[in-house]
Amino acid sequence: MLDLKLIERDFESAKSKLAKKGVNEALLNELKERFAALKDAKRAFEEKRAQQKSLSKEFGAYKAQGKDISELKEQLDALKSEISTLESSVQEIESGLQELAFAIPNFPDDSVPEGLSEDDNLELKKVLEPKEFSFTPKEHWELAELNGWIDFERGVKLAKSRFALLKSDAAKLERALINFFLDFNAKSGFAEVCPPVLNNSSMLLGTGQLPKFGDDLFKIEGEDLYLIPTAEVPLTNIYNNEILQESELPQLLTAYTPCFRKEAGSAGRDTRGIIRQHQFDKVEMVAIAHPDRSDKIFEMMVQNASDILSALGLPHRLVDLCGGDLGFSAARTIDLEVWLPGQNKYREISSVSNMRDFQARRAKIRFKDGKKNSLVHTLNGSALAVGRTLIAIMENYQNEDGTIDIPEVLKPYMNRNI
RNA sequence: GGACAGUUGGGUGAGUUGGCUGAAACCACACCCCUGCUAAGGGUGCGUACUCUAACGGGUACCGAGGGUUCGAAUCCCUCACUGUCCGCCA
Repeated sequence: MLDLKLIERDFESAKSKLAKKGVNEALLNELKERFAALKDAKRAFEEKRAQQKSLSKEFGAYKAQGKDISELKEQLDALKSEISTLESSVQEIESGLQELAFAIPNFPDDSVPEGLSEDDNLELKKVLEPKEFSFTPKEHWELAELNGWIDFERGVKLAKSRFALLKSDAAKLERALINFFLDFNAKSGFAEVCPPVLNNSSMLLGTGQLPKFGDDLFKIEGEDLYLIPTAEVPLTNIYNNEILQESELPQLLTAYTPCFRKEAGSAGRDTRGIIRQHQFDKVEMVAIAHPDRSDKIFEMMVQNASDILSALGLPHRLVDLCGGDLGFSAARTIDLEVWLPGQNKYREISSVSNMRDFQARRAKIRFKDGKKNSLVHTLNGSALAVGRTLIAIMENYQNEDGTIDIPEVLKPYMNRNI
């Protein structure tokens, strides 16, 4: 959620910032109007309420002294109905305003490139050269079939479409990658945690998945619980509604969790293979940071994800997302795209974002900033998406006969020397 | 899942015959004084959010959440959530 006072104070700049993200300015105008209306309504209510309180005190005193209270009672009865009208009007305006405010995305940073779609994203740099194959490299699902690594049919049987069953070395690689990522992140200073993968609605509101994107979430029937779409949700919300000491910042956290997404809008895209699944494994980094330090930490997180890919020998590039492609809660995002020789293109494997104080305001995550409490900055990024790393390894490490080599750094994790 | 008990400020914990309690006391924390050495004693301050004021200082909301009774509710009633204990079940 954005700072409504800031929008009120500097309306024009707020408008232009959000225009970069494609937000309709009528929405902002309405927000401003409702905010002003709320203030007026509140003031009226508080005035009457103060009156009621002091008269009620008098009422008590009169009664104790045995004085006549009928006149006072009359006044108070009138006040009472007046107040309840004012109060419900405040509530109505407030909930409408809240709903509106929750639906407005974060401001993009000034450095974010202009643009409406992923075509306008800015490539920052390439790391490692894609290797030349002496044969036509296969796509991962072909390799999966050849090696008996992925059973697509039975995955569907067990659940539904877009679920898969990993077998053999693929299952082992999946586990090896998780361990490798967690160890790598630990060396970079991230503390490992293992959070619940079901979170309640208030946490999903805190990180911005709700109320706008509920359709993308799997919900538990009859409970206020959702399967998390990313470990960003539990990790960021660990300090939901808390006030940290400044000395406790930054909190650098990492976790492996499965992630669950309905992705209702993505039907027809990437239907073959395991690029886009309803359930996938991911190792996530989250930082709870002092506002002055979040840019530095952002760079560190991007570097960390890139270093992991380099350690695996996977060619990749860094892409600065343009305003239109930026996620709802993000002020700045750099995507890491890994080279897939089978598809002959770069595909997203990690996304590192600085949310600034957007999530912190929603989730009420603050720190003692001298005498007062200030909002922290929150950041998150994948390090890395496990399934997509598996795909990248399959495609980049394939041999002409369809066999797949294991990257050196993973061999210790596979209990294998060659 | 069943029974009982509870949910108050950073922590412990009073307050539950409705008004004088947004909230005692203690601890923690901050500053000051005393003292002079790793003991202690004394004083002051110390919840969050919004809002009015040039400022001093006011006002409103919040005692798990939501609703109700009442002139007035942390205190009474209802619903829900959570925590604890015992029982049941279980990796």
